[in-house]
Amino acid sequence: MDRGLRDLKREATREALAKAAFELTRERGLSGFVTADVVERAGYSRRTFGNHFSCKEEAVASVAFGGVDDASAILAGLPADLPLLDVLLAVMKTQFTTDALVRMRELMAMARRYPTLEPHVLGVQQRMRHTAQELLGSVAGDRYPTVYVPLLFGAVYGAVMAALEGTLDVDLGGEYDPSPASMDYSSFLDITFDYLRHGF
Amino acid sequence: MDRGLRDLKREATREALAKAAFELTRERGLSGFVTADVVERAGYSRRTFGNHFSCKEEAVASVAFGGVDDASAILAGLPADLPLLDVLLAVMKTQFTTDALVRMRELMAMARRYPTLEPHVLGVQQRMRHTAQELLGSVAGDRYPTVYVPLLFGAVYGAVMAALEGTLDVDLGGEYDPSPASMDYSSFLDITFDYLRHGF
DNA sequence: GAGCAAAATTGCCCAATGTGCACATCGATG
DNA sequence: CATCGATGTGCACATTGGGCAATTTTGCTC
Repeated sequence: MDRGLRDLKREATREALAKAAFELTRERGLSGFVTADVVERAGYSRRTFGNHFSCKEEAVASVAFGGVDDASAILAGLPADLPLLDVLLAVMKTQFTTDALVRMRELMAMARRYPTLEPHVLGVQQRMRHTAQELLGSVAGDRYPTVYVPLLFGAVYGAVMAALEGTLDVDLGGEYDPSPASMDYSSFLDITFDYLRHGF
Repeated sequence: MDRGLRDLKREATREALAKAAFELTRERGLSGFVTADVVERAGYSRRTFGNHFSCKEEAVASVAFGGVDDASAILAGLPADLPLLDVLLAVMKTQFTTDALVRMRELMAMARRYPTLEPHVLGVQQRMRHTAQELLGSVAGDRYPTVYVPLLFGAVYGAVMAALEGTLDVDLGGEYDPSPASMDYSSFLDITFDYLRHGF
């Protein structure tokens, strides 16, 4: 996606700002700091912050955007005629790593504390969904009806997010557990895809 | 949900503000008006607006929140031992009416025009999802494993939203079509549930 | 009805935010 | 190395968010 050094620097700026905003939220809570604090920590100007994000919340949420980096690499290792359901399972296992999910989960936990954060967390999830869905669509080709891909992907993504939310409900009120020990991601995916494969 | 007349009036205020914000977005675009214009049209004070919404976007998005109104009425007409999949199908057909979907679709179309709107549209979707999921969970009882309900519901909801988004892609660039003629909602649900029932 | 407590709305105020503009700087392209 | 476009910055200013206290409205009880 990124072509040259220019884009890399831009991304670095964005990530530095996002990281600073995220850490400040950890330390002082969402209302415990202002944008000026963020840019001071990251070493940029307030105006630059505005060039990248429209508000604090957007910056905080953006840290959980683990891009679907090297699509070609993942797909290269798969047989071209692999059923789409299995391709999707592979993508979900390799792209949505537990690391990415842990980050996302912490963000979702934050969103419970600070309601204004939630819409932007959902925005990040939406962008990730679109990215991965396009990836899946590119390998589906014309093997399946047009509704098949968004339907299938919507189902899987919805299930994963619902499950992730479920792990947040176990520790209500108190501090959240940054590691989702209550969910075995890999086996959860197996159960999910078993349902999808054979019906509910 | 609402206790008395007091809550009704509060809701009326909220809805009046939301409606005004929504119409102003239609007429002038999201950046073509300020909160002062909204409260002037609705007949309230700027401060009151702040009591209900944290920003313009939230107000605009909230118009699409069609609450799952009378849960008991819907469920009363269903056999107690109806398989959950069929209960869900009934809920999706009666609660998520085409009217509600048309509103949601227009909002999603707006969100494409005005990116800052998107997170809040997703927030509304999220709230609707939770409401309906709780409703479903209340009738599931202990007939199914704990993961079954969120998994199933996540799948259906994800599929519906993905399909709804799909209808937006048909008219790219130009004006959007407020009526989703390209999607026959009822038969779409049938196809979706057929996949869920018998596997992908 | 009359009175009262809770809740909603309002006005005031000010820090925080969003954003247009002009300008300097740096990477990309040839 | 010369030019162009994109990025970061400083400044200015309208808009916004939200605390506080006063005021009105509502629901309930007598």
